[in-house]
Amino acid sequence: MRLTTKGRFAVTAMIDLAQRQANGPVTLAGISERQKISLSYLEQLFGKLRRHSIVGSVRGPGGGYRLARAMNEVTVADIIAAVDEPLDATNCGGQENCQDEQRCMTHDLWTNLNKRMHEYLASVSLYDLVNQPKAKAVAATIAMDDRLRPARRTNVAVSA
Amino acid sequence: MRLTTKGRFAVTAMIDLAQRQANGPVTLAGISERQKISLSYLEQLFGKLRRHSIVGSVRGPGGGYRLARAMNEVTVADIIAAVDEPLDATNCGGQENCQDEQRCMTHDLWTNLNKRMHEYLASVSLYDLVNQPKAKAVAATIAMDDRLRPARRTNVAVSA
DNA sequence: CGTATAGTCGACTGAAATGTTCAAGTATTG
DNA sequence: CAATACTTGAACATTTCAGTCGACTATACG
Repeated sequence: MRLTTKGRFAVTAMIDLAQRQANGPVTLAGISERQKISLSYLEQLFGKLRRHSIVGSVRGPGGGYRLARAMNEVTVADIIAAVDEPLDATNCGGQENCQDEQRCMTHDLWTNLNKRMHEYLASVSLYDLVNQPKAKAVAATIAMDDRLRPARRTNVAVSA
Repeated sequence: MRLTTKGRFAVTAMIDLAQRQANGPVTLAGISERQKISLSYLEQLFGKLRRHSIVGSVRGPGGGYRLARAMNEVTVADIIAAVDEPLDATNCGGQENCQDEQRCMTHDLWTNLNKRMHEYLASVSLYDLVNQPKAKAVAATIAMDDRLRPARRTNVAVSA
């Protein structure tokens, strides 16, 4: 998973959307103005978000965008994955070949890092972001651990 | 903190260096050949690593690079910070100004995310990477879950 | 119906970051 | 001195970032 400013733009815009959708669809023009993000850039981002079924659109006057799911069902990971989309590529070429000699020693590290980051980002929903006067995400974060899940120690780690 | 392929190249090169420095300085030409990274790109990366006192150089025949500290004193976070250098990241311009109306609601999120990532990357040293026959980092990592995510969505493996 | 609204699509742009390549140095060993 | 290897800097193709533009489609409303 890549972390760039692009994902941040998308998250910022989504927060704006989540905050205002109670009054009906939210226009990109409005988000653009409030968040100081170029309208056309928003169009690109929301095109991707729409194709990933994270938002839905309503055309025509009075139209705009709405969330496609409940706020607490949309995580930051979803948003970032949608806009940063196509990329790609665990270090070692494609899947397995790595290096003979070293067996791609960084593989585990990066896979693991990705997992960590994804877990964290997936633990924060739009709901968390909107309903937080201040540092609440921090608390939500620490709470994330493995006690939610009934013992299921499968070893998923390997796959690419 | 930004996560790109650049940091991964640097970490890969540093692992190679750490593994071989017992026999004296390691040349970039060797790293280049073994790790399939362009020599000139390595030169750029190691220039930064040197300026950050993560490695030291020995000129002349038989020269090359050495670690400037013990393996367990060099973390992945150090390496990435050195090469990705100009990193910044907090959304709101510099420090505080954010947005009046929203007070930069993403601020906490990103700050926290950065902290998390940094903590994790700072918890893994070169020593850990070199002295791990196989999945040790994975073991260290644990037991976190993938929660809601329906197991497989094609984009499991993200990566830098 | 016509028009204004607002999303949809595609192409195009300038700036920056990625990686690579070339070239000219300097320090050190032998 | 000559070979080795780091040091520096410039030029370069490619990709991504972020924004712009123009044309199109769907729809609410007067």
